[in-house]
Amino acid sequence: MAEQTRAEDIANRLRRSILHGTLPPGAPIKERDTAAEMGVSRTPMREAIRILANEGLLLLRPARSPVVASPTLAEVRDAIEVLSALELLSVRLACDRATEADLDEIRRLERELSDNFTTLDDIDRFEVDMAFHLAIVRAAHNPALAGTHRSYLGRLWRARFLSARRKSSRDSVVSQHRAIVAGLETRDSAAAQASLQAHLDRLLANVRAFFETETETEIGPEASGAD
Amino acid sequence: MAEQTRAEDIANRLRRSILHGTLPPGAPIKERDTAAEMGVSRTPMREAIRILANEGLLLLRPARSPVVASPTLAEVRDAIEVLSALELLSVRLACDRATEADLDEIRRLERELSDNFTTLDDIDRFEVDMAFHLAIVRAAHNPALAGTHRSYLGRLWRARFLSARRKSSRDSVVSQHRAIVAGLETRDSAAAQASLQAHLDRLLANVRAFFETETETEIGPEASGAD
DNA sequence: TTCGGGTGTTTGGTATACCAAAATGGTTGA
DNA sequence: TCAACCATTTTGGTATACCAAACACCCGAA
Repeated sequence: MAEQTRAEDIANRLRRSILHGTLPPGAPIKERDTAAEMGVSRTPMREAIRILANEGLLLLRPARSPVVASPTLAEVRDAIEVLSALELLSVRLACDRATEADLDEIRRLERELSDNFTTLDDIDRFEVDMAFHLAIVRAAHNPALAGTHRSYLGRLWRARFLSARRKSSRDSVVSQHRAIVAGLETRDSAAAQASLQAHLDRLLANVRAFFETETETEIGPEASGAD
Repeated sequence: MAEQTRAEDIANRLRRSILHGTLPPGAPIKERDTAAEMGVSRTPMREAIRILANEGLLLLRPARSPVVASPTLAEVRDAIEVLSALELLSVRLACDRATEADLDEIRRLERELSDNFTTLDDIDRFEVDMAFHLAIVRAAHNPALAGTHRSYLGRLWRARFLSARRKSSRDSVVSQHRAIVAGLETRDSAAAQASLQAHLDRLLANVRAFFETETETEIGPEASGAD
């Protein structure tokens, strides 16, 4: 099986640090220093930085170190607009193309979330939620869509994760997921899209609320996640 | 102003060759040889190859030279499905957000195409057509959408260009563009989306017809564009 | 005290060499 | 004639050094 290159490995480690907050928004990634810390040369480090910049997690600046992206509310909202179009397309295509195996997997993930909603910790619950949406996209059987959707998940991960922690309303999430599954099972595209739209509207509202409290309580990048 | 890096310059030159057919589908891009031909080192060549692979124009293979992508009908169709969702979103947002300057630019491009349809050569006409669609996306004022849309234009460019050459029906294209502009001007999102949908349906039909004749008349990558 | 210039440091980009792995082609033996 | 093995070539990835540009800081002069 294809092993990861050193660049991919470095990118994964940095991505994890960014998504989990160890590298907070605004933190610089000094190419030479970080390469030395990881015991690698600049070439794979440079490649890894490129990978993460393409995913929207790092912001490249001319003649300066790249920094961890710190998307504004407008940028997050813009990305959610595109994500919404992609997820609505995936639901529409999945209604037409999902196999029984696809539907089984989607049901399994829906059940896993609803059965364990209060016992899962924040990160695990969030990842099951993401897996649910990814399973729907896979059921659309359109690799181009899957790739683009995945890149939006990357760039929106932290905003979604942090906003979801503020308001994890079990009944609402679970009922919306169930409604989406029901629409898929009955191949009722309009119903499935309407349920997903409600879910996405709630996401946008949560993100807005999150940014509002961010500007009230946070001083700046330094005030978050210690280095 | 920010000049291009050598890698970006190389990527642009290779992209042009790919899009214009000088480098046909399936042609290998040998990193060392092509770098030597262009008088550059492997480092920027490697970076340029990465850029084009991210745009879907090159296909990377393990332990083999990358080749010019040769998308199948299924891959092109998949990409058009996503492009359609993105363009429909852009029209919907543009109905809400377009400034008068945006509308002026869209009108100007529509007029340029309709006034010069038969006198423009294939490439120029195609590029005005693309500029028209790009202007609508700009009018949506969503940079994330603009970026993703641009990457789909890149990967679909050749299929669209070659299929458009087969059937360049002036009256149909021009009337659909006018209908889209009218919808934008009156901020009638439903009408603008319906006109765009018709335009996109025709694109898909053209691409299908193109692939059907491709499989009938073409022997293989060697039979197209001499090297 | 402020502004401008110079110097040093940091940085991205590039060139080049080397390594290891994979693929391909040829030869030999059954 | 076919299959297997070996050698050579091709390839991507990585390490390291160097260069030029940009930025920041300090000092001197007005």
